[in-house]
Amino acid sequence: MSSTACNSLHVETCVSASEVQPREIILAVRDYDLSATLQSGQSFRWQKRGEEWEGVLGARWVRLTATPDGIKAATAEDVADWAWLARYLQTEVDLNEVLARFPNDEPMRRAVTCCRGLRLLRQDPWECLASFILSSTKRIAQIQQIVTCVCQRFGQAVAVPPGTAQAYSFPGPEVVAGLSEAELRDCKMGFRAPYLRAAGAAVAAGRLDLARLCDQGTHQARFALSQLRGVGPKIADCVLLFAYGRQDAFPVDTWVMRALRDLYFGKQRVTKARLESFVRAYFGPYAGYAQQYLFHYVRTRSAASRVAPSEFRP
DNA sequence: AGCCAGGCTAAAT
DNA sequence: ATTTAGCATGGC
Repeated sequence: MSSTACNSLHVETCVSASEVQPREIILAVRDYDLSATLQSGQSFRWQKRGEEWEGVLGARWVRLTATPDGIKAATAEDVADWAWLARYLQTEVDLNEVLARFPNDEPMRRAVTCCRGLRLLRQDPWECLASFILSSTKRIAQIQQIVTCVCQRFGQAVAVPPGTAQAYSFPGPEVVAGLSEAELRDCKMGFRAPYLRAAGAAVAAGRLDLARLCDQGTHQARFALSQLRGVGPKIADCVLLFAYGRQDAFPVDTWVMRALRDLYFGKQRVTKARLESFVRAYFGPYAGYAQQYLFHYVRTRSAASRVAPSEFRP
């Protein structure tokens, strides 16, 4: 599944620090809004430094920069095969094909105009599952803080270029399973601590086989994820969409709920069943993608309208 | 000060 | 079968 070229050539590791150079590549891609994508509440691992984004994928530190030719990537160590990064960023996806299949209505046209270049990532299932267990009734900024704390305390330090801030991997399920609830609560995750710990235990013990969800139907995979305490329909759909690329997963959080109600139901209350049948029938073969555009659209609009009034306070 | 945040669980209608 | 309180924490 993960085609990471692990140990192609282990050259002698007696390299002096001055010889260590970031390895770079440019992934050619058009219509890719890197900032919107990394900030749109899919992953919580990216730090903005100037015009660049620093993060950790698996055990690799990565720095990403948007360039006219595509996305420039730098790593701390030699990379023989960049497939892992192209897969994460989904640079092979033809965005125009996706956007052309959205419903041709006014709200979606506005969302596309607003967010063109927004992409869906393809994340590691465990990290995605764990992150979204931590996400319930939290703002994105707070989820980032919690995830950062979990990685710093319980992840492993990864190699970074000289002069770069230390970075840490996301702790595996067996590590999380071995932590106490108190250790986890110290990262400010509150009532989510026992949920995260139990999820780590379930995955580590093989009671939940994340790799096998690839071979299962979306409905069956959603059921398997929902067996975990703290994982309901919304979080399960986030994992199915962001880690497994299931376009028939359509996470409905408070933002998307408001958007659907306001834009398609005349701002009136809707039952869950009615909403689900509408979503299934209406948003087409890239429903998951459409959901992300709606989410980012209403969220950025709301942020813009909330900034102005504070300037007028006495 | 009160409300809300990429919700879910368990209890009460 | 649906609706509602409680849950930790922090920002506005």
